[in-house]
Amino acid sequence: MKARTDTKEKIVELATDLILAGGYPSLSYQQISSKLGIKNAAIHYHYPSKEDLGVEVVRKEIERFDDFMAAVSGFGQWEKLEAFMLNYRKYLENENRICMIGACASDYREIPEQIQSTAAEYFQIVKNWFTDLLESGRSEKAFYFRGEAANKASLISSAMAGGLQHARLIGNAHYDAVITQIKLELQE
Amino acid sequence: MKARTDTKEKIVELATDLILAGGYPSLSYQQISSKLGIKNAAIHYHYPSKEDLGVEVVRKEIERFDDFMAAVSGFGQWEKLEAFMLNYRKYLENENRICMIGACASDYREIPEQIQSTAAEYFQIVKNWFTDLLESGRSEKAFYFRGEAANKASLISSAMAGGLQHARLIGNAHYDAVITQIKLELQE
DNA sequence: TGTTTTACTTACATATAAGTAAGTATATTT
DNA sequence: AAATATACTTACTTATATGTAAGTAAAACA
Repeated sequence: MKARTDTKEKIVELATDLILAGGYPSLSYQQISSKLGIKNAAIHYHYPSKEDLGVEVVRKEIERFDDFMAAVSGFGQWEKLEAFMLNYRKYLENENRICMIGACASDYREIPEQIQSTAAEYFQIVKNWFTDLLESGRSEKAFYFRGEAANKASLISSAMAGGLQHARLIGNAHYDAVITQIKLELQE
Repeated sequence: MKARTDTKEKIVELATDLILAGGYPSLSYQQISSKLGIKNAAIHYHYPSKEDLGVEVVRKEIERFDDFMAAVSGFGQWEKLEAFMLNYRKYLENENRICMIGACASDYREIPEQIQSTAAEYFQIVKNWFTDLLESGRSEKAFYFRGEAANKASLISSAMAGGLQHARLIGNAHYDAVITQIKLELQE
């Protein structure tokens, strides 16, 4: 078959997985091609440069988060929070993968500008979603916390990303401890 | 001069800096040698393999934290917390470097086993120090928080590491927002 | 049916990485 | 003063990375 394959999608899928596992700098065309049973140049056909592939990976992640936001739009505040936390725990359970934003942030200075800015855009979207959730959750008396919702959103989003990473070092219970504390501190 | 130089110390110093900036995988002997005005093989003389150098870097960081713990042992609870937070902010101010534990955690699957375990050991020391600080701070009514001190320590340490990383994406104010919220939530 | 486009493969170019073996100049030790 | 250890340099090996140019088989199209 030489036309209408799903190779392009598979490349992005695998690249996403590899970035969450080992970071963008460690991602190689060899890893992808050997796992897909294709040649190196086949990837360059779909994504001329590694940067092109990287940008596409992060863009697709933003799309996925757009879908997530739409899917939970009818949920209650606590349900939304739990849904978000569950997604992160799935990364953890998948051989200690981390989140895309954390992966891009920690390798920030080794990734091309376009990926940097796309990752920044992604984080801003997540942080805004969290801020809105906390703000409305507080006004509806679902969540209780002091200070500005934006600051609380900063704290929670960073704690979750950091929690995933630290769980690699000392075990998954660390992530659960972070989540437990976050939830506890949102209760009355 | 062919004996009694401080090249070895300079190598570790520079390697530390480069890991905090770009991560262990992106660290190269070329970067180090060119910046020190020596040849590649000179680094291999002091550190035969990159793994040897990496382990030494993390070990030196543990020593530095030992010194920190000793230096602040006479401080009050809030002073200790502020001192720790100030150290992290210095990383941020130094061209958005991140902390060693976060750097090792995010590149965990790309670093040799010895570095993984040394970094894990380091994080456990930091987390234990934080747990003790929070525990004693609460009993002395300096800090106020709900739940287990270990969980609160998990939350704060991960939020700070994640905060440093996320600040690269959207600016240093993000880190300050995290710190502001952490402090606010430790008050009465 | 013939042409063009799609989706590749083959083969190669270039750069850079870690690491090693052997040589050398200086400093220290005996 | 001679021997030895220290701290390198030179020169090389091997592996792997991104990327490119040219060729090819199958599918889509006109």
